[in-house]
Amino acid sequence: MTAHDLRISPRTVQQQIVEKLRAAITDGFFAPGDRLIEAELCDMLGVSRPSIREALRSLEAERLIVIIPNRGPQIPVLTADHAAEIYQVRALLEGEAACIAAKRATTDDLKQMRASLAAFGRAIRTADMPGKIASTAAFYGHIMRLCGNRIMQETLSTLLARINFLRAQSMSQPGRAKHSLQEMKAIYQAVATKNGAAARSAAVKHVEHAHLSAIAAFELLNAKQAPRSRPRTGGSSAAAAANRRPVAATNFESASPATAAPGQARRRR
Amino acid sequence: MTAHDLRISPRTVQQQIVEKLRAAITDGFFAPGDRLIEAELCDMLGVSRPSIREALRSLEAERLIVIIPNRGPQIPVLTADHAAEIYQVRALLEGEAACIAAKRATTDDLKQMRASLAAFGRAIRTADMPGKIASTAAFYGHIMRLCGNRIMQETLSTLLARINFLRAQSMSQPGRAKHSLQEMKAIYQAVATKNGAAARSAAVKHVEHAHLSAIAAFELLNAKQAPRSRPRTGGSSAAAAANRRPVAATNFESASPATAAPGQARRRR
DNA sequence: ATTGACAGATTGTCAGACAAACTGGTATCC
DNA sequence: GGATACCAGTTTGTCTGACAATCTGTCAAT
Repeated sequence: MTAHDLRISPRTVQQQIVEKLRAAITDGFFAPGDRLIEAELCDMLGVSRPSIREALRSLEAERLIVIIPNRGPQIPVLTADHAAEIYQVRALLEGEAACIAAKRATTDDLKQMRASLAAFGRAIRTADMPGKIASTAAFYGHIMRLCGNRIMQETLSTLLARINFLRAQSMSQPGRAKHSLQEMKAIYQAVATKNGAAARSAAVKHVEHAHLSAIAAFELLNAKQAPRSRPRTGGSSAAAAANRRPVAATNFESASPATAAPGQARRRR
Repeated sequence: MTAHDLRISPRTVQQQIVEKLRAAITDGFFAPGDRLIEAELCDMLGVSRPSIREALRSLEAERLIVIIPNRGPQIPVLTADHAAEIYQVRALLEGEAACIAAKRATTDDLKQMRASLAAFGRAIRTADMPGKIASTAAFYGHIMRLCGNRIMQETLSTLLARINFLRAQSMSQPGRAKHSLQEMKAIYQAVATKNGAAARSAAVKHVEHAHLSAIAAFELLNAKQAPRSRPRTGGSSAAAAANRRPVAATNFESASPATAAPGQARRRR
């Protein structure tokens, strides 16, 4: 019997828009460089422009979009440099969290963490991408909860949102998931033995490996996307468009019953 | 002859509202618990409600305000726990930044940092609060620039905005500024000798002391604000209102020429 | 080839409107 | 007397419609 949260929080239209758009961005439904036209979003989501604009301001503050005055919102292109900086901060925060968690973990916590790792292993064997995501999230959720610093958690999750696109890309590379599991097991071991320093370094190492994997994904992406020539007008249409959607699962449908992404979002320029 | 940035970036009304409101919040013009009524903000700033609402969404995402559905925006009350978490993350980030900066500082950087410290000392002697703020900001600006991680800088500055209120409070306590100068000199020394580990621990220590000072400010504030009885309707008016504005300098005036904060923002409840 | 002008598209901002939700107080009932 | 129910005022959430300012791409002219 788990605890139930009986509070009902009224979800406003604006909040729902933010959630849908955020999911669409982190899933890669919108590609880096895409412009988001307000009118098109209105049609897609079936809501009015003021609501859309408020939602866009939220996403702008989260750095999930960039709004250029008189130009409108667009998906930022994440450079390798920028990604490196995010991974650096992530390593710092997750390392600290793991260190603190190691000192506080109870046997029950350890049991739950083992369960998450087992689930991750299962998801890898069955090539279950949603399962992979859920179980790793659960594992890190435990650590963050043990760490007990909500600010840290919040900071980290906004950073993760910005590189989610890359993470999915690299996690779907052949050997990466198995490697990742090993690294997470190392973190678990350190936590189980209450060795804070070891937990920190294991967590840092995990993030650094993830960073390397992301760099590889970057190069793969660039190789595909820019095959030596850079067409000035929307050239390699169908194939390139397919490449732009790395994780195909994008449950991004209109809130109103009569529309289904009529005009695709434009790329930059 | 310094480099000139010739780009002109159009400042939209919405951006100006965000900046003004952000300043008003971090300066303490609005007190924790105050509700911000949209209509009143419109009058104060002389702009329309949609613009205000967009700005409020930005500030919400920055965590400078909380918007409760059907209740509207209000200034969050920062609990001691929450502040502690922020100081914890701040220590982590500034420690890392100092460590990296120590390894990269050139003699020219050191010279500029000395200048900032000297300016801080001068500001303390002349009890020049804006000077104190500017010089400490310059000192930390150097470190962050040396560190070179813009994400870290951005993360840190949003965190600092949330505790700015407390910082001003504690920095205006009698001995604190002088103490602070000593700690910053310690950081400088470590950086000058390129001792990364020492720089980190000096920076962490500095933040921890700032945290202790903030806790003291907290208790002082609570003692003043809740003198045993809690009047249900706006009771102790003038004196309490004065207490709610720790740093009196709040250049928060209306953008339209004919208003000057007509009805004061309401407190919570 | 560069410049200039023009039409179309898109954003920035406002005014006005109305339903829904919350607040606080008063009247009512036990 | 105290608890409950109702009610009016306030405030937010959302939409519609509108218009000026700005940007983009095209096409003609030099």
